[in-house]
Amino acid sequence: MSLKTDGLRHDEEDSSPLRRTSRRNTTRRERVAPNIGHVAAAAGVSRATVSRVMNGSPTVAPELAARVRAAAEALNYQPSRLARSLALGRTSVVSLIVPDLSNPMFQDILRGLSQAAAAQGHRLLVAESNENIQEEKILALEARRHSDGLVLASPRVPEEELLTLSEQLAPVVLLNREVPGSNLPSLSVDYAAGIRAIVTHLLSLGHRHLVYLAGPVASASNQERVAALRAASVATPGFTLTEIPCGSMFEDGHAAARAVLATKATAVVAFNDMVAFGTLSGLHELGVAVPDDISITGFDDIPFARYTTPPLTTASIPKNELGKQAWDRLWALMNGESPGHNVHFQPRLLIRESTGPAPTRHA
Amino acid sequence: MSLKTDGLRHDEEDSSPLRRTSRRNTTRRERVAPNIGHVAAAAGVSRATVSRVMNGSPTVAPELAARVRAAAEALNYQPSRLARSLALGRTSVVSLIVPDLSNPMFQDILRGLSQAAAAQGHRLLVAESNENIQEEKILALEARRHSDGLVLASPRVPEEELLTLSEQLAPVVLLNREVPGSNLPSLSVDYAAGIRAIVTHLLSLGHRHLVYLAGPVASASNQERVAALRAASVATPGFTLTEIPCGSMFEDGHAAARAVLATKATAVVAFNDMVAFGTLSGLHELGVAVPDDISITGFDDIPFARYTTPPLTTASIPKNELGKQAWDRLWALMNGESPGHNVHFQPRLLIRESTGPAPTRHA
DNA sequence: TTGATCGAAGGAACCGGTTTCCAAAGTCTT
DNA sequence: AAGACTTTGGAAACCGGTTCCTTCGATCAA
Repeated sequence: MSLKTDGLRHDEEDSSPLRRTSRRNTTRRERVAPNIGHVAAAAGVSRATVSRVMNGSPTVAPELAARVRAAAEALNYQPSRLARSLALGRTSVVSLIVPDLSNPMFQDILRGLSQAAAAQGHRLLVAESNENIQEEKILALEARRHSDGLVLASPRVPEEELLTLSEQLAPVVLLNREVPGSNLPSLSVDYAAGIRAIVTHLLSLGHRHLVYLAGPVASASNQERVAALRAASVATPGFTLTEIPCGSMFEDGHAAARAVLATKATAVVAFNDMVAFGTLSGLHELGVAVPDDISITGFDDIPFARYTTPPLTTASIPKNELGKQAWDRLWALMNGESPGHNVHFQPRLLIRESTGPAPTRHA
Repeated sequence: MSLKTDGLRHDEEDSSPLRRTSRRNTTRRERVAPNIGHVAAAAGVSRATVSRVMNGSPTVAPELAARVRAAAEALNYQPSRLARSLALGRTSVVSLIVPDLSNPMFQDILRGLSQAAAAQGHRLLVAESNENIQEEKILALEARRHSDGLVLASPRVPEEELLTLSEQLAPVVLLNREVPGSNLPSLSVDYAAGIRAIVTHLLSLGHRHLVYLAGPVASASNQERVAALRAASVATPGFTLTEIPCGSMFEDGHAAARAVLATKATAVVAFNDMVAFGTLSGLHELGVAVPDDISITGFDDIPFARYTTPPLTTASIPKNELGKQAWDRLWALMNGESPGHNVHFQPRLLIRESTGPAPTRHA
């Protein structure tokens, strides 16, 4: 067996995978991950051959391949992901950027994406933008450079900027927003349709005065909801709509409970389930009965919506499916294929027990 | 200005950052990220100098540095993370492995870790092991090779195997379990103490018959809870403990509601908050009043625990803090420092409204 | 004026893989 | 047995950075 010394230019006196820990600490030697050169030397072949064997190239003789595999096994050799990525120009990692990790909505998307990506040997990098527009852009660029693709749930960044960025971010899939002038693939939810379904439901129960607990003003999906609500209020005679600035979190809804009562409305349309929960809880503390005194609806159908008391009437969106479809589209893009048409998911109205007939008022 | 051609061995006729898209597609050229060679050529310096400037080395003359920066700016140059990582031997990414991403407990840890890591310029890779022991090990190794360190919430892998793996996984921080014989840093929760607090609370309310809705049997933290409960039942005269195999998820608790009633116990100690919610909801559907007919406790204090009806009595554990501390320890390890002593977080009993006096039974 | 010292910047090795290109060896044909 | 074709596997370029080592020129002390 002829021992080659490729890749061992450093310590030629010693072919075992040992190396100085760092340039500073020259006293102690410790075992370090063996590299392709060590395996090649051990098997008596070139590094090229080791690479071929590790990647299952059919052009290497079976008995040689076996010898290489044995050597790799003996040394417990694992190819460096980094070096491999650099050479191949691909990392097998994709990134997800969400505004708020504490929102169960994004958690479910994260999960769906993670599982779909994992099924095809890809890992998921997660970053939270904390609703900060400036940071969101930098974060997106940064994350993109760590990975092969991006799923971007970025409701706040203005369209023009997104368009400018998109070249550097590609391949990218947008969540929950579309950029009209562009051909950026996006998966979104038809919030307007969901709101219309909710309003129709409430109207049929006799409600005529609705409060909308608004989400973040810059949020695209909030704007969509507001528009749908206003359109409905204009189209329906005798329909009163009150808007209260609120937020997207639990605490926001909780804090809004008194304001809701003050409006004398008979039903609350909350920005999302989290806000609805907060309001539910706040109203409960104030001794208000739901749905007898007031009805409440949410949006998203996060897992807990079924289990509150009373269970929450809400518009369900297929969060896992969103994650999965995001992966499918990203995967297509990464392979240079067309991502297919944008999907506009239709929310499904789930009528539970937080909505009931409008109470009859003594005027 | 002398134009060097370092890094441009490929297309020497053209110094602009253009390159063939791939080896197969030779017809179309498209703009590609410029590399350090392009910047060096544009600024008329060596690649080494560009590197120094990009990393803020003080040994570069100010006017030269300015020229390099201008060139980088003009080309919109961004150093390749990959190449940088390979050269530096560090990725600025850490991995988190959790058994179940749908558990809010882990979501909060994820969030805490992500934020702490981000604050020091690191990104987070997330992987879900789906409670599969074999996959958990492979996943951990895989994830580790993508990153500089690992936070491992892996309750099921046997201790010996974990010990064997630990060398390859280091630096690693364990969550929610300790491996006695090793010096693996770990952050855990004193589940026994939490259980004792819960039991004491229930006993003081007059409860004498408790059902424990057990979590996954292989789970280390479940074993700790069981042990604490049994110890309490042995130590307290007239204390009856019934154990029901259950699980860790919502649905598990929901399904167990009937079984709970059948035991005639006056209080339920659920494995965690999710299970408690499920049970709460199941009992509600069966027309059982909580806490009047039966008391329920959870564990973890996930965000929703405050907002259920009735709000859940539970043992609170500092999930964000767990994530943050995990980062601190990992960071210490990654810098070759000592991670400090293992921390055993003490749960805090939060008495809410899901527990009340034991009902007086007519025997 | 000369020798020593110091700072700045370039050359080249290196991180650890992949892949092209090519030479050598082996097989088949006539 | 010679020429043509097919495997097989090695050498070396390449991915895109970082950094050690060296050189060159300027400054400073003698």
